[in-house]
Amino acid sequence: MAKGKVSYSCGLDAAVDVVGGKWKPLILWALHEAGTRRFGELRRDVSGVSEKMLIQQLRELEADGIVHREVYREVPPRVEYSLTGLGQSLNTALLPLGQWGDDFMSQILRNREHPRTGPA
Amino acid sequence: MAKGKVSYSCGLDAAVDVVGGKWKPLILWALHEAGTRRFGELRRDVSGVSEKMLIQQLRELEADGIVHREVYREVPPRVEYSLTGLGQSLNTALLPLGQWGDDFMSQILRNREHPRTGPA
DNA sequence: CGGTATCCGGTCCGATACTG
DNA sequence: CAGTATCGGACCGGATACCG
Repeated sequence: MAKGKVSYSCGLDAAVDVVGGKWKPLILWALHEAGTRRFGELRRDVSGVSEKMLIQQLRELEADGIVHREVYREVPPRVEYSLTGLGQSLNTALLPLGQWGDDFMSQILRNREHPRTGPA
Repeated sequence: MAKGKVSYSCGLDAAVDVVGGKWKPLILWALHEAGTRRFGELRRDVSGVSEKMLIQQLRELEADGIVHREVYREVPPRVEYSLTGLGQSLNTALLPLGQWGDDFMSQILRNREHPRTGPA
């Protein structure tokens, strides 16, 4: 639930709150690519994330109804994460933004190196 | 430039970094709606923002080539902000996400009130 | 394997006061 | 009008150690 606001000025604000945070885009991406992943697999997919942050972000996404968490009571324990229908619709809505990032990421990084003042 | 990362795992990550933060979605939305806004106008548009945060976020967006800042050396001083071409393309890419937020914001908020464990 | 608990530093962000 | 400077609290996020 991220900052857990109770109201939003616009839908975009709400969406960024849901998908914001350092790791959530990567988690969503990984689940979108893989369909279903175990905790340990996600930990490897999202390289650099700590256990604490991964579980925290997953719990927030779960609370928001974006991911589904399925627990298998076995030994060794197994937990599988997947996108809910809402999560999949979010991912679809996210596609153009991801595309935009892919297209202009290099330009953004260049802008940061050579600050400009003129119009684009 | 937000956290000012130097590399990204995927475009979505980059895009969220650019548009993340507490106020940027609202600023982009306001500029998108209005076309061109003065500092004081933006301050009113984005209700609740402090001068410090507004100027800080605007500077980051400017550094990323998302907004254009035009200074008119008059008395009293006048500064106008507008979206660059890159900023407009970002806004376009953001539209589906904003739509998603509008559509599901109420559901998200409900999810947060009544935590569920089943699939959506 | 899949978590939880705790500590702790950095950053975000708001409030306030001041300047050209 | 359009900023800048400084302070301080809250929160984000990493490291480590421990539990079922």
